[in-house]
Amino acid sequence: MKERFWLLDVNYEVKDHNPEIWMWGITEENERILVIDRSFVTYFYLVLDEKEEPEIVLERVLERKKEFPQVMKFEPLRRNLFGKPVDAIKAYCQDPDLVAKYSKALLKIDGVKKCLEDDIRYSMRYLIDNDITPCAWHEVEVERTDEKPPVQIDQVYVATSVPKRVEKEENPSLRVLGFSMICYSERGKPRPEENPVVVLSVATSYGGERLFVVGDHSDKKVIESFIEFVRSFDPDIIIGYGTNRQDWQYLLNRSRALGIKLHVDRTETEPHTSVYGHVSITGRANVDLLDFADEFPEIKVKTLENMADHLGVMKLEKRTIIEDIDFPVYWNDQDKRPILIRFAEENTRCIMGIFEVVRDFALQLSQLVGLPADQIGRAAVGFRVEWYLMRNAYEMGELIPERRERPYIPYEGGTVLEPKPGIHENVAVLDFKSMYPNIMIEKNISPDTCLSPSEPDPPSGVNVAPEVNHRFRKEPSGFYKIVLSSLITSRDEVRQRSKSLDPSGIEYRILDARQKAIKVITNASYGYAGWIGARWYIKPVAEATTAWGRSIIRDTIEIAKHTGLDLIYGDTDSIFVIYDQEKIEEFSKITEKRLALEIKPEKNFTRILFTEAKKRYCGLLPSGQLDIVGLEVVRGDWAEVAKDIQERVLELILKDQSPAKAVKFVHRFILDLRERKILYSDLIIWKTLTKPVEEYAVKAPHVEAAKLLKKEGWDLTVGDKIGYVIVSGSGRLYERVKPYFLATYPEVDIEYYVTNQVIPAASRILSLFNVKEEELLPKSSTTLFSFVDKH
DNA sequence: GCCTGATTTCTACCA
DNA sequence: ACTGGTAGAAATCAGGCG
Repeated sequence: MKERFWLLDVNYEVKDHNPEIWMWGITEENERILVIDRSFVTYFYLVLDEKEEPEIVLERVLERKKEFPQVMKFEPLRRNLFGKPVDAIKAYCQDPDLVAKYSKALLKIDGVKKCLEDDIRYSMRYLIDNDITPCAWHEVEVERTDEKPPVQIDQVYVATSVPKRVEKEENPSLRVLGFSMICYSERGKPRPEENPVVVLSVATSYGGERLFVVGDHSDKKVIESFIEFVRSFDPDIIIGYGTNRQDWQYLLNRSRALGIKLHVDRTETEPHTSVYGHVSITGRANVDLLDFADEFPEIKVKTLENMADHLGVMKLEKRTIIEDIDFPVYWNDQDKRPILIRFAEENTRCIMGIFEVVRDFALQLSQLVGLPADQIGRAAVGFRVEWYLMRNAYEMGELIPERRERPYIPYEGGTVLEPKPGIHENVAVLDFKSMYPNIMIEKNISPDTCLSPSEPDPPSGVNVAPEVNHRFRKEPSGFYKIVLSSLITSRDEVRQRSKSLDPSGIEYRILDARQKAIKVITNASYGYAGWIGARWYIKPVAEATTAWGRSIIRDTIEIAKHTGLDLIYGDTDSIFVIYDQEKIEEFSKITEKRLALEIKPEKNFTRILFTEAKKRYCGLLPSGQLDIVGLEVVRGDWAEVAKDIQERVLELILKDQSPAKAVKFVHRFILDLRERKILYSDLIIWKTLTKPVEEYAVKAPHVEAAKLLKKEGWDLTVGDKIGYVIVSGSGRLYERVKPYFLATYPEVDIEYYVTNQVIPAASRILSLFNVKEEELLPKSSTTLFSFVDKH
């Protein structure tokens, strides 16, 4: 019989050296099924030394066959590696768990240069070779089975064919369960060995909400009720915020301490950490929404409440946010405890709402890249691109290179022009769309078309990169060219198709999510090519791409000047010119003809302001909106007071065109600040820990704040954002920092904020109008007051 | 030992 | 843990100075 299913998750089991693929699916009838495939034999390659005769190496391998009882066959063949044919032996291995061991042993045989594809997990191998895609529909021939594996599922089948992809856009009706929890410790970070989970708040996609709160006894009941609820609701997807890093580990350790099995999967295992550090729950997709926060760079401090606020799920002003440090205060106070519980419930609602926003994108990205839904979020951009490439390499008969360490050698990037400082009226921004991917396509830049300096030019000819002189064969089309062209055309197709659809409909939303996913992968391809960790890394590939980019922008500037356009600024793939319809049209025509790349007007600014700095400007759009780029306003490491004042100054300069008003505004703002009329939270400075605190070479303020937190019992890891304020006192700045929730408003050194935050941010703009820093300080009696304040 | 200017370290941005 | 180019703050170094 035939079954049609949507692939949710995949894992494998090995029994007596015999592997089984387990595919967890959802049918069109909304049944949960498990399809078991026992037919797939995995393999890896031995790449042979070109100096040796392949037959002789094969003989040597076969002589030792007995040492590899699980290898069913050694098959000599030719394959391509970086576009060049190589002799290889394909070793078919019955037991996937022995691949690593066997390949290591076989590598020692004379004439075996290296082993490839021995680091690809059995379940991924199965998906790639059979073109099976997570989060997509497939059809498979199956038989019912009498076996009763210990699984929670409607139906178990054994596959008698390989699942085949079927075209169908919409997702099945997924059961989603979201949760958040609160752990109690009197002081510092809760430790699962001793501190209980006091609140566990759960919600489902059916609209149900449940709350498990600790009673008089231990939290055993809380966790047990949670497990029971998960099993009875039987979700396909479990969502949370920070669950990969925090919650699951805590629940696991806490369960262990309480003697409970955290049995929330569809078999009989517990959540376990897997590739990329994501937590895997067999038969379900465990999705941590924090992993998708990076898709929104506007969110600077990636807390659940900030993400919910930014995505319009739950506005911050409608909430009472409770800091971790205050949990015990709220928990121990009978009157305040309900507020804490409500906080947890709201967090879970935020989680449900955020998932609504990111769901389509996440599932489409999973489908495009081919990584299961629970892994895709956790996988870094480089790995997403790489999995996409690996699937394509398989299709093209290219061997997948191994991952290896390489020395880091920097190379030159894009060109940035000196801006013309000051205010300009009517400025047009022209840019090359997807410049790097298009250069790679146009010049056939690819790991497999790149010629080494010793190689002669092939008959079909070469493209030679300017400055760096790397050569790329013109024929045949390279791996990157093929992959990138198909990405770009498929995105165009998707966008074309969605044009005829109702933007509020489900199909439109899915197609829009898909085109976004395609865009993300396309735009990351150049970065991938220059990443030393990439399997397909070849420095000249990245270096040539930027070299051609520089020559293109150089030519573009020449054409612009020649056309008589007034050039204001430019960065990598764009130029800013004074608007002149006729000249721009002429310019575009010449550019496209000469450079074979499309340059398009991106936007027009009614007015735009540049300082002397590159990569920093503020433009006024015809809509009245400010487009602020690179300046303090858009940076996450300045206090809100600095950002606010700069934004107001920019508004008064660009809209009202009144530096005088702006100066006045700064005066008033400083007065308010000195009277502590500004919110305390606007004084917090946030900075990321980019390495363990002990490894810093200098005493930086945020590191010193982090050390204080550690002393208080909070453990911090790389990537954590430290929020601190500057308090009054003497000595270096780093001696006057306090984590914001350990300080009080009266302790704050307001003059630091005046001098080192507000004034510099305002002056950055106002110095263009010859306003001196001293003129930004309010005069009047307050000067005396501040003198008193300071001493 | 203190001041000053130069250099290093650090983060977060832009394309 | 995708790239290089860039700004800017703060720490730190190096050298002058009775």
